[in-house]
Amino acid sequence: MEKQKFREFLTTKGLKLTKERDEILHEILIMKKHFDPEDLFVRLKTKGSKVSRASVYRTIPLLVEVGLIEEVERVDRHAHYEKISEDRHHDHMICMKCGKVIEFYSPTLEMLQKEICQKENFKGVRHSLEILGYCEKCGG
Amino acid sequence: MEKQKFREFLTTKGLKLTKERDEILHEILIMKKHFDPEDLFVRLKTKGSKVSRASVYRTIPLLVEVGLIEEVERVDRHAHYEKISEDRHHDHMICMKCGKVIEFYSPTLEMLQKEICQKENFKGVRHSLEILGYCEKCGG
DNA sequence: CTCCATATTGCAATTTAATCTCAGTTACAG
DNA sequence: CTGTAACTGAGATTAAATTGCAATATGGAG
Repeated sequence: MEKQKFREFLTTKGLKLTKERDEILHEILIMKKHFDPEDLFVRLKTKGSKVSRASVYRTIPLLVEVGLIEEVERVDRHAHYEKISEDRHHDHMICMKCGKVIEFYSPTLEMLQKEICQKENFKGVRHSLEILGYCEKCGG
Repeated sequence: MEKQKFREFLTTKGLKLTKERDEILHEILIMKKHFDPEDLFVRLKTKGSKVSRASVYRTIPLLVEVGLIEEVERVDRHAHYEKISEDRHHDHMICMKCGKVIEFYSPTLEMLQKEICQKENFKGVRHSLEILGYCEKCGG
């Protein structure tokens, strides 16, 4: 389970599992969608947590390093993150008009990554495909 | 040619082709690789241009809008742009160790975009695939 | 369980990419 | 040419993200 994974990671690195780190991860885990650091901070505050903005910003890179979350996009001037779902990776389609984000998964794409990397002698770890365009509603 | 395209765009929008805008586009056109706004600014300054940082930042969105350049990645906390090559779109492989960027083109990927979009009723305009991993030198 | 070196925290100050303000300047349609 | 709306540079400003530091908490050693 995610919390266990995080705990192990911290121990291995000689870091400590604090109440703050636990609260932050917990909040991310129960969240459904994208979030940005400020989001997360406000959410925690609202719930009565005493976690500081600094701790949120300091914990996020750790969670990225363990592979529990990933940066999915940059809107305006701030980063957005998302919990990495346990089952499978997915990519995004982003509507250039309304900003709607559609998630999709393509097995072909997963295979394609391997193929492309082989050709360039590159050891691919992960990828992110972003398709920009117009959603159904915004026509185009 | 690019400068002509930019000129037409400006005219259509009721904007003006200034010495600064011309210098900025010119510098981008003669550059080979990625650049970030600060890069561009310093480069112009070095060459004796009087262009201000503000003008660089103000011109970039225009060039993105005409389709002459595109944002290709975010390193740390600043955006990187790249001239859109006339011939064909390409994507990037980025080494997580040394930061090396390998460009590649995959016709399969181009077709795949159409397919995926059709399934979701999304009108895809462009995409960007980023594969993160380790280059030949950095092994993995 | 207690001790304590070391990691961590909150707060506020700081950094830094990017944006904005505004008075003076310039492009360009007519 | 001329008028006017767009543009510019310089520096102030914004806001996301980071950092310094004194106080505090964690968790392994004993």
